[in-house]
Amino acid sequence: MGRKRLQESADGRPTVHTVAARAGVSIASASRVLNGVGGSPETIRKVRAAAAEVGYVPNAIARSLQSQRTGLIALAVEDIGNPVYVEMMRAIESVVAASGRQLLVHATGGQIANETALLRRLAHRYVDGMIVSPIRVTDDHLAALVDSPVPVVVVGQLGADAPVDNVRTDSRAGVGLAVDHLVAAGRRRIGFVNGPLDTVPGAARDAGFRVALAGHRIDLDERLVEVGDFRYAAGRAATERLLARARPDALVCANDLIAVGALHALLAAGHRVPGDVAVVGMDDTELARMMFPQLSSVSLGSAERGHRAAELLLQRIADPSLPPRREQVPPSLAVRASSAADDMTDPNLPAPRTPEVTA
Amino acid sequence: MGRKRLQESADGRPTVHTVAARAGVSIASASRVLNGVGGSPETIRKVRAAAAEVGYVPNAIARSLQSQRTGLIALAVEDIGNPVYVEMMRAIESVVAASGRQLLVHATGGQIANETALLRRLAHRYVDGMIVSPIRVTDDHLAALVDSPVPVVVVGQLGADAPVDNVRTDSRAGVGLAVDHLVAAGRRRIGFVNGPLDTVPGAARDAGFRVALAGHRIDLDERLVEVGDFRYAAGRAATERLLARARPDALVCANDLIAVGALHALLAAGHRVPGDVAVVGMDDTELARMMFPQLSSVSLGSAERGHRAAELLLQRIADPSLPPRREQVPPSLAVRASSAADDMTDPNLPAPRTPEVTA
DNA sequence: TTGTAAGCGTTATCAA
DNA sequence: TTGATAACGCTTACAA
Repeated sequence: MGRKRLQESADGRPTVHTVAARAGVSIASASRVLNGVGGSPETIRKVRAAAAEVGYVPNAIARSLQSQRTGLIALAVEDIGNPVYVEMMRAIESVVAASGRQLLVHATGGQIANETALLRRLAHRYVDGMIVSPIRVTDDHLAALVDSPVPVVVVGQLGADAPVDNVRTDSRAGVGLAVDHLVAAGRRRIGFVNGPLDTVPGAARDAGFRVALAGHRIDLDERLVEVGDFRYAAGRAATERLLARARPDALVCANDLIAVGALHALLAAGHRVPGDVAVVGMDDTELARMMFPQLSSVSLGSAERGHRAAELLLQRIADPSLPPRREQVPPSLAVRASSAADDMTDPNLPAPRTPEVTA
Repeated sequence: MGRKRLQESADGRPTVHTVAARAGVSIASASRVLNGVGGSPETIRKVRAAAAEVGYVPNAIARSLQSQRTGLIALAVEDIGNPVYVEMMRAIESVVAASGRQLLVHATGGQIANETALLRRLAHRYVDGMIVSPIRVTDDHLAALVDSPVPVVVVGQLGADAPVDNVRTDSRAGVGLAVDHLVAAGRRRIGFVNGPLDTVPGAARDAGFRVALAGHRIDLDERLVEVGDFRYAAGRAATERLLARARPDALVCANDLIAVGALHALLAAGHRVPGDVAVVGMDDTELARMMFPQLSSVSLGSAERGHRAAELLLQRIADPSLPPRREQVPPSLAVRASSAADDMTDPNLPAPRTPEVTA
């Protein structure tokens, strides 16, 4: 070790020892004063003075080693560029902050390896718990979740009986809401722009779409189905491919980013929305309301799911012996201008002086 | 202590002691094998087996206390819902990941207290360094930055000679680019929708707007200036207020979120863009390209700034004795459909079948 | 190669 | 109230 119990840390910063020595008291007394527990007025004064003089800052790592907690909660999501995760994050943050902890976010990029690596690192005690929203789930991944050293709550679908706290929605039913709405509005050539089928949400939404159409006894024209990824550019490109070979009168999109891409593709190709083609997105993010026309969207209760996930996590941190729990948040549909039955402009907007807009 | 050097941790999880005892070797040998340094074939076998049997997972906190590093880098931004930070984050993440570290993001909500608290916590050693992009800077805040126990790099304007690594742009000049462009396109009644003036970027952009107009010998009509915050809803509301009292032929917006709000307000009020009113945003985020018509926007090189900031941080972590450095990234203008001189649709788009769009 | 023991910076115990 | 000392779980000299 060479250096024998000096009074400053390896990198030259003051430690409790520095403060104690300077104040002429034991490290125990110094620590007590620094933590506001006990100490005679005189001791308190000396220690505080010494700490201020040397610019003492406690080492959180050392403190955590002792206390077995860091006060940090992590949220791991696939794509932080997707506003749905921002909304979820805000909901989680409010719960986490209220408990006196801090939220850290990690974008995994949807790569399994990345997410597993995260668990294998952060979860190794840098955080007191984590909330993970995976879009692909392998056995490996599930195993990592199950025997994580810190509590984990999963937002999203998970294998049948995985012993992990889990908050889910029913995106199959969510797609159904969109289809029902469009059919009720008289649309029949309903297209679907989805994300990758090898993802959990992608697969669920595909299934939901097919089931919903069947429920209305509408034969699915496969040319009306196109797949990209869950982001804007892919949504727009996928819609362009779809439009090149088919004539939908409505488009259901697997999320709002895709829906925005679809809207752009439609408008750029000269289609009227919703006049020629109605558009319904999914996730009901702020983005849907930012568009013109505003996008109808199926809410999957992301904020609510985030809120619940955070509460489940805090409960489990408080009592790790709780049995695994599962909660479900139902989807709902927000109808806006992009699928309004009568092609009127957005009712949420002030009356336009003229409905004609050249873009 | 009650418990006298047991073989498992306080919460019942296995430790090196557990593994060592089970393998019948010393904790030193166990540690060596677990870290892949040394150990006879036989020892390696026994330790690995024992570790697997008990499901050993190293305690990262303890390891960090010893190694004085966590391999974690934090990024603190004001509003993670702003795509400009997402782009910055992606650039940072790539550099950080390449160095074998992980990036964590923290949204401060722009509240000073929050950001300072973050520094006072994360910076106390949970991370090896942080990148902060504050929009408000007080002396207190600056002091916290300066004597942070871990290296900090600031993205954004900072007091003249603060001894902190700093990557900035020139948003004053950036606003100038927008104004120059609009004036060149024949616009004269140029309005400005800004964020709060008590923020660093808000103040800089306001100054830039006034200087730019003066440079063109255009008298500023104060009715053409409106302030909200840096988000969509405020941008839209601010634009509605502005439109209620004035008739701009162009609108410069302090960021893309505001610009999207302005675009929505204009279209909803029946104005043609860019026919009646040209719109130029700022930050040149993906959002600008998602709009229809696509928004012109002043790039402040956010990705580049993020990239540089990350490199400065890694350098400083490697050598804390480096003198404070300051780098600057110049702004540039991306002209798109929303301010195209001839009111044509976006040249980036495939030829529309008809330019008339009813929304 | 192996084990003993010191040390990372902190807090908690316990006797004085 | 105070101080000496033992943890927290890990890595790493150093000696064997």
